[in-house]
Amino acid sequence: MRNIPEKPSIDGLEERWSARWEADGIYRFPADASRDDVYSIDTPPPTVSGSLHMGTVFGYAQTDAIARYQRMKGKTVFYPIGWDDNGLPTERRVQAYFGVKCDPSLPHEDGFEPPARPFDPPRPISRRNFIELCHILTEEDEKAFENSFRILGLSVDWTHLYTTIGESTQEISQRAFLANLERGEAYAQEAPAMWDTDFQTGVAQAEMEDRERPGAYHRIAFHRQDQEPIYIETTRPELVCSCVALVANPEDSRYRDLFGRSVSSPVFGVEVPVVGHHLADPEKGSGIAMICTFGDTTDVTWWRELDLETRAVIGRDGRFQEETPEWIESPQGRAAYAELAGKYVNQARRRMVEMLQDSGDLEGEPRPITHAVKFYEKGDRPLEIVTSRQWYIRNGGRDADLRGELLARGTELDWVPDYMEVRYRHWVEGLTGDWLVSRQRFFGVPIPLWYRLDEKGEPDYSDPLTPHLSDLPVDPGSDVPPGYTADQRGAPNGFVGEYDIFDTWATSSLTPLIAGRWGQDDALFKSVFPMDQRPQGHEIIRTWLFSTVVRAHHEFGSLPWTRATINGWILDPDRKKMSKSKGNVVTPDALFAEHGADGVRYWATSARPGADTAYDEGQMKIGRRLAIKILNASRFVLGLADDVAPEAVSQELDRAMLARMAEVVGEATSAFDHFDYARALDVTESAFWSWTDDYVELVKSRAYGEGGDAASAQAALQLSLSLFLRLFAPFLPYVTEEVWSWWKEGSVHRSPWPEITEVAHLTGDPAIMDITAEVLSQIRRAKSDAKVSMRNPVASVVVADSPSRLEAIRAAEADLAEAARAERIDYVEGDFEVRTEIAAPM
RNA sequence: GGGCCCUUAGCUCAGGGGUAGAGCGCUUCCUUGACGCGGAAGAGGCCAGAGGUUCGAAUCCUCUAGGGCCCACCA
Repeated sequence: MRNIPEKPSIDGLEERWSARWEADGIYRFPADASRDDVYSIDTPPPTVSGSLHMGTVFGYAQTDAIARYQRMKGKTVFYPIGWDDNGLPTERRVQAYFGVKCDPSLPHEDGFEPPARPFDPPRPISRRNFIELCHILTEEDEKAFENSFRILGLSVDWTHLYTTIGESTQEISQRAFLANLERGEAYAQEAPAMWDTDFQTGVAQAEMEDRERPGAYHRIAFHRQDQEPIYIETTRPELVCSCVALVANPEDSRYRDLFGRSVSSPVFGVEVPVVGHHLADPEKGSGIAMICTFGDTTDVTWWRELDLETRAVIGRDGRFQEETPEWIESPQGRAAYAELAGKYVNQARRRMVEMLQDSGDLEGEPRPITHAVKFYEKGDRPLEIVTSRQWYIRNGGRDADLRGELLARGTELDWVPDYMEVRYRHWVEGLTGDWLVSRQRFFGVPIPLWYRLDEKGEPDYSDPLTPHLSDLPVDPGSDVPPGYTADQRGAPNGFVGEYDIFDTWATSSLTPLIAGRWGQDDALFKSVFPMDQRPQGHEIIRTWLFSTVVRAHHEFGSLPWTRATINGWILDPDRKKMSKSKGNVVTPDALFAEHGADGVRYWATSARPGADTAYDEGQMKIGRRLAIKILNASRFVLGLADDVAPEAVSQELDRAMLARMAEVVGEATSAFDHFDYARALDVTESAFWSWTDDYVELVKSRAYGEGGDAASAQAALQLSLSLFLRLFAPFLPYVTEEVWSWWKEGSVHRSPWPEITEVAHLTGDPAIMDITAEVLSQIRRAKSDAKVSMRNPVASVVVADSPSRLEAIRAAEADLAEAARAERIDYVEGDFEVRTEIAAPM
């Protein structure tokens, strides 16, 4: 009747059961769910470039354990998944793979076929064609990712798969932005912004990082009217030509008499004012600094607050502009600038230093230092500050009220672990400007706007043309705004499309809306939003988490989810975040093959929520061993007898064991309710090993029917096995499902989470279990010391202990004697001691 | 420069006012009637350091030192 394999194995369970789960649709989200019954998870869409990273496996396995627990608790779990295929990494791969480059001004080419080999030289194609190629290239990776996730055993609903470049996503992204625009939360501005000269795009504050770079202080003389030198120190001497003022602290007596006067710049002879500002630090350098437009973000602050001129010299390509600026008037100055024109920053710096040395305005040698320089996190060259027209979404960076509201959202959110909230708070408190969402790139969601052209063909940016919502998604590079015809593109009194696209985060910030099909499936959205859980890594609190909060706050006046669970990182043996560049790349698929998906999941779910964790294959081996043990122990229990009614449990030891089981169920449930899946696993695992080592050994003979109450032991074993399988199911979905299938109908993953009430009426004094196990352990020790087999008979055992404990042992005497192979057990009162007299070997 | 987390057995980590815990590794033994992808037993630690609070501190507080991370206007 039970179909138990002769030699059970955990190999091959992944393919078999993942296919079965999909065929049976056991993780499918029903169309008619009501919000109260739903547990919804805003799963991170992993970036699909290259192979699945172990860090991803780590975090997703943890979330999956929680999802499975909630499902077994009776929740209707909404567990969608997406692929983040939108953005620069894909764009770069497509360019190289097909030999194309995107020219958004080109019209869409119908029937464009991807080339068999890359075009050489690269062929320009329209943005829409380019995006089609991105789809083609990412499709393969997405298949591989999906397969890995299925093997890992994620209980996601694959019918709710989305991609961040997909049409439905673009529609939502554009519609959400148009709503922001209409409410005034989105705006465009011509302003200095951080700019990557390689990628030639603006960059948001959240995407910048500091890197330590060698630099040098150059002590440079400006000159007063009386030719007296005023020394400034700068790491960027090449920007002397864009200097608009010198600045010192108003309290600084050394420079007080200079305020309001002007000095002339070396080499160029441009007169600039000397101004005072509290941000000027008397301790830094010579206490007086040159303000350039723009060398760093402090320059922008000074420029804005002191209302200074704009003298930009570095172009979007990172080179000094060709034409000599009009503010350099002297012939020598203009000649000097010609030396810099067209040069990149580093070349210009070297030439400028030479010119300063020649003119005698560089005092001493440059003094080498190491300083932090801002980089785009994906870039290789320091960011420059370039004035450009960019789109922004208000995020509280320039508005104290909004900032306060967003800080309140951070407090409202339930953080697991709770100390992660400070990262959010510090980020929001430290914002210096609104969120720059436009990118001068191609592979992303287009900003859905056009601009009117006047009679001279000049665009009017003040009043953009917007699409009909029913036409979304649109590509303004190839689609035409309402009321216009295609031939009016670029013509006087016609229109021009917005070239920019949204930053990846501008779309990723909408994942709860995308997964919930906001505005596309109202019933679904209503049943899942706001979501219950956002799982993610701590390094993207400032980006993904914060931006999602901003969008939900603007659109719904609520949080996007009630709880954020923050997972840690995988650290390599050097205690650094594990990264592909380190070389020791292990693909998850290889680990699944070696340790089983259950083994890998065991490692991931052993880690505390939020804790950075060492990459440890040893831990996976332990998980694999546990899975095998479950298989074998189950085979033993289920091979003993057919189902025995729970009421058959009568023996004290059996009741004691079930009392311990009730405690385990309580502790594991409580741990899960606090999102501490690791503790739930730990509690269950320890109990399981005691169960096999002690309880199973104690009752084995009786359960075989070799004396005593066999039915009681069999019923207790079956009851406890049922509990263990369900307690382990969120962690080890394959082995538990396999065993469940030998025995029960349906999936263990759709069966109810264990309740204490299942065994509460069958429990006894748990101390009997503990004390009996303790005595058995002492007898084993004696055998081990005597270097004899555990099956070696024992002539006599004398247990000394307190009367109450002796009574407990007596309650299990028959089982204990049988397990110990003891002919007799005697009892004396006293301090705990077990005297064992080993019999001669048989 | 500011902040957060961490520091417990050789290793990976639990514990979080009342006699130091697990697994791995190591040592010894067992030869298999659920399990050699086994089983039993053992050795191994001033809980980073210094002060304080307390009858009592690995645990709470302060400082110090290491490690990691986040942030910062980088002249």
